Amino acid sequence: MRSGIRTIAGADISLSLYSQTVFAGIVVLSFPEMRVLSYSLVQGTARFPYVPGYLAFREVPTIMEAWEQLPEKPDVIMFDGNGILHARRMGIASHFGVLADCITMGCAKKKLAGKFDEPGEGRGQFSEVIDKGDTIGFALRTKERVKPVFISPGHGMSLEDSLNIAMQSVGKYRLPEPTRRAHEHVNLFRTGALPAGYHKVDTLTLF
DNA sequence: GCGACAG
DNA sequence: ATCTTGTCGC
Repeated sequence: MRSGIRTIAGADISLSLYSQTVFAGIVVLSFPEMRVLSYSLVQGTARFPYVPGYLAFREVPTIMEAWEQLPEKPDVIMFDGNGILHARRMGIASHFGVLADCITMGCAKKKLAGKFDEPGEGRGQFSEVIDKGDTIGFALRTKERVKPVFISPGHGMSLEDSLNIAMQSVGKYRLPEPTRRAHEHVNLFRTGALPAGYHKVDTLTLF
């Protein structure tokens, strides 16, 4: 079956130490080329503390503003966090997907719930993350000699879809391009190198 | 009580 | 997450 995916976005936020200011961003890239097409940056305020298992309550409000500011929605959004790889199967990707009624998935750098066996050492090797008898995601080795990332569907896709999309989104770094680019952009935004708002990348200047 | 604990 | 410099390895 065809993926039907033409664009995929990465969503993330950047924080300043000792500050409640949050810098949220969504970067849209072409799929599967992984070229940045546009991005939306919004500054907001964290009104909820970071509590493992409740990340969405802290980050979703500002990311939602960045989402509403996007004139053209991507086919899929990859979050820096989890989808159903969560104690209650409701990580930030699942949470946002339900609220915005869009297709989402999660890609976390550390395990939040469940158990898993270390995946094979090669690039593309993976293992299932299981919690209470349910497969809730995968530990995926995106490169050799790096710790695996944790992939899981958020809203509107299957476990298999999330793994396939994640694998097709990996470039030359450990983090898949969507979240890697999102992280890069929100950091440039926080340091003042990029202005708030919606920005379309000039494909003619892209070479 | 002990270990785990996304960002 | 963020604060930080150099440093080791491919």
